[in-house]
Amino acid sequence: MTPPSTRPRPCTDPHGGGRHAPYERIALATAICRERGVQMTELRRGILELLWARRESASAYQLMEALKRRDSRPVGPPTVYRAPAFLMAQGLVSKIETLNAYLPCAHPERDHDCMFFICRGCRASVEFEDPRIATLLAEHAAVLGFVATSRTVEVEGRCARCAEAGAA
Amino acid sequence: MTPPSTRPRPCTDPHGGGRHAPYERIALATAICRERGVQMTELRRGILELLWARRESASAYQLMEALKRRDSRPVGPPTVYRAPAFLMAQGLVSKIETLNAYLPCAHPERDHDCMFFICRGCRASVEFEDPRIATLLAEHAAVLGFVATSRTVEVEGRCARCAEAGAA
DNA sequence: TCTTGTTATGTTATGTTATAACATAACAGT
DNA sequence: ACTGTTATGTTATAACATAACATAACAAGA
Repeated sequence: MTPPSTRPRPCTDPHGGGRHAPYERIALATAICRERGVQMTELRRGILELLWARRESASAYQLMEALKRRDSRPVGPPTVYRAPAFLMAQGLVSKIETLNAYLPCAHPERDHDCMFFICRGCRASVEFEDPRIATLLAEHAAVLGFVATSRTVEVEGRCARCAEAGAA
Repeated sequence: MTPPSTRPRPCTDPHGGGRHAPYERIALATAICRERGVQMTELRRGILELLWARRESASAYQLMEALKRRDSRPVGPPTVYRAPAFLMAQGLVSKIETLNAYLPCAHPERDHDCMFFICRGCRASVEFEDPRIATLLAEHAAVLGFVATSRTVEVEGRCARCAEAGAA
């Protein structure tokens, strides 16, 4: 319907194969933290690993249960909430506001704004980038004198696969 | 910093003076409902009035308390949640996902997507429009074969007034 | 007007998401 | 070891949301 643009090359392979293996994700995240002088602790790494191991976003309580299963040791909500908060501050994780859930960022090495397509069918979310959108938002902010600190752009619907599969 | 664009003319006056008086908002909403053969009941109108009477968005529980104060009769959460759900379906209200709160739509007569600037200082939210953003999102969706059903675009920060006023 | 189907609201209970407030532990630098 | 800082643990509760079912209000046809 709308003609596809050629320009911005979104990464549609956040869990991808070759150079995006989970192990490398964690290594990169750890390196970023060391470079910044902040601590990639075991809890934080554990939660980041759990997030990369899923194909869908995880709520804080899902992470809590996953941790409990893995370590057979219960952790409380505050403990669990702190890790995504830290990881978000480092740009390693984003929160999907429409799902109250967390998703690891595909490209923490770039200073990008995370925008997402969220499928209601398979519950997968894919990150995409487009600096033009940030530019437009910045223009509007400038007109209003608004000083922006964070942006949330989320599109819900059905991914190609699920849209073909059927209704609801 | 970023040069302001001249093109899209956002309505930055959602509560505005002249032709945007609360009374007219309600009348317009009622007319829209009648035209569509759906019922603008007393509860729904009451909640829409409460929303227009505020300068900030209201959470469901704030609406619940406001209703209780006004009618000195308690209403349960499900009853309260249903009204915003209906009003959202009619395009009369939007949910601010980052605040879990509701805001009346400035221009229900237009089929627009609601996008918001949300001030952390005074807690006011202003709606803005820009068809170019919808276009860009549609392009990305087309590339992915993604069938979009709803869009959430929210920018948090500090409004001009609050940014001048100071920090935190 | 009575009946019947539909839509809206009320009620009870509970599920889910999030944080306040404070206690303890781990660690880095002296 | 001492001290300040950062991280985690614990308890309790606040805030947000819905499932499941009951009742009421209303419209449209018999």
